[in-house]
Amino acid sequence: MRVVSEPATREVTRARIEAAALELFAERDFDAVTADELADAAGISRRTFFRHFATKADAVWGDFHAHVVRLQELLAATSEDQPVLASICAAYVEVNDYPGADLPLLRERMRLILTEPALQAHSQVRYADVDRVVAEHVARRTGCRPDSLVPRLVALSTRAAATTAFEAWLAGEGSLADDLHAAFDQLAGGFPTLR
Amino acid sequence: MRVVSEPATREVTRARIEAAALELFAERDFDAVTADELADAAGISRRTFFRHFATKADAVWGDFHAHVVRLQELLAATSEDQPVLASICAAYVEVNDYPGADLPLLRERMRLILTEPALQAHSQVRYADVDRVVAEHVARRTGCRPDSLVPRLVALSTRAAATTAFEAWLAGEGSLADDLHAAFDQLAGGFPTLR
DNA sequence: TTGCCCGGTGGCACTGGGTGCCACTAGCGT
DNA sequence: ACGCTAGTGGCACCCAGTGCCACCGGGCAA
Repeated sequence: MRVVSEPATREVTRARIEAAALELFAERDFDAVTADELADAAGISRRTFFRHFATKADAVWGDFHAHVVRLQELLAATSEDQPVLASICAAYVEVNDYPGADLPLLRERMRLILTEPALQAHSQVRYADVDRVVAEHVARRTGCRPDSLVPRLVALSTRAAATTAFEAWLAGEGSLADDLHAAFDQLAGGFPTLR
Repeated sequence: MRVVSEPATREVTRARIEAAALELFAERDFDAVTADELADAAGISRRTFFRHFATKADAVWGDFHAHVVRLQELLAATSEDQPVLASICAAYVEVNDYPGADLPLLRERMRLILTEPALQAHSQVRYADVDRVVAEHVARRTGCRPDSLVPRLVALSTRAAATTAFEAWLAGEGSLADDLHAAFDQLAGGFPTLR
């Protein structure tokens, strides 16, 4: 058993880079932190950094692909009785149900993604996967093609609801689940407060 | 009056760069075209290219800021009697009402923006301005703050509707106005086809 | 033990986007 | 003729990201 240094498996190194990235980006703007500094802070070389994350932005996102897969599984397991929008809302709530200890990290991650222009831009590419998964779910439920108007519109507007919920959650003090439900309720009701 | 070369005002050079960019990006992937090639094709130097457009992506967007300003003016001029969603839909239709001769160009532009990952990412930053303008309009109409949930949700989901309409328009043969109305109708009705 | 394989690593050179700086030129009013 | 200004080109520079190669460690078979 080692004492001084860990076995340094792939996961451990990845996690160390993520932690270092979140910390540095909390101090300075995304663009003001170079990949060299990121690598130094994680105790690795610049070249190794780019072996673990394809871009600087990816270091903020963690294993987002796993979330997309989980969302897909949740949607696939929904009951036919449940309204489509409700099933999507429930899946979004479920996939964003973090243990309380992880919330500060999630807050910082989302703050960066929603406010730093470079990360905001990058997010579009990551969210495209989410949109595809949701559109496929809607297409399955409605019997039309995944690239037709209704599935695409439901996918994009539910993601808009989720994004808005994250904005509200960041600005306020409530729970993310409440904000998600509030946004989805507005959407499903055709915005009842607008007369 | 010159015969050989035009006066080369700022606008003329800008337009020439835009045309060259659209042409080159139609032939090859966005990433496969270097700024040097873009500059060469426009008959200017690389350095001058970046004086007219801050990034390669901006060359595709033309004068998008003018569109945002126009959208803002249209929204400011809407009647209080009109439902909020309808006013936004009308403004989107109006601002995207191009003369028929410009439609091929618009198609190519939107195809690039919606399919090329780098441009898709960049679009998020440009659309943030649109979202701000729409959210302010909704806030004015509803009397709440522009960064609260409903204005933000309406802004983001109407933009989702517009984006979906563009996707449908690109895929099909109909008119953009029809696709916009179809998407906004779904949204305003709370997705009636989903039971 | 020796030799081999293999995953993770670091170094290095290179491409390409984007910027700061400086020098040049054409037009234009005085 | 003078200076002013906007637009330009060239150059050096920073930084993200990539391809290539060399190295190192641990497991594994002979």
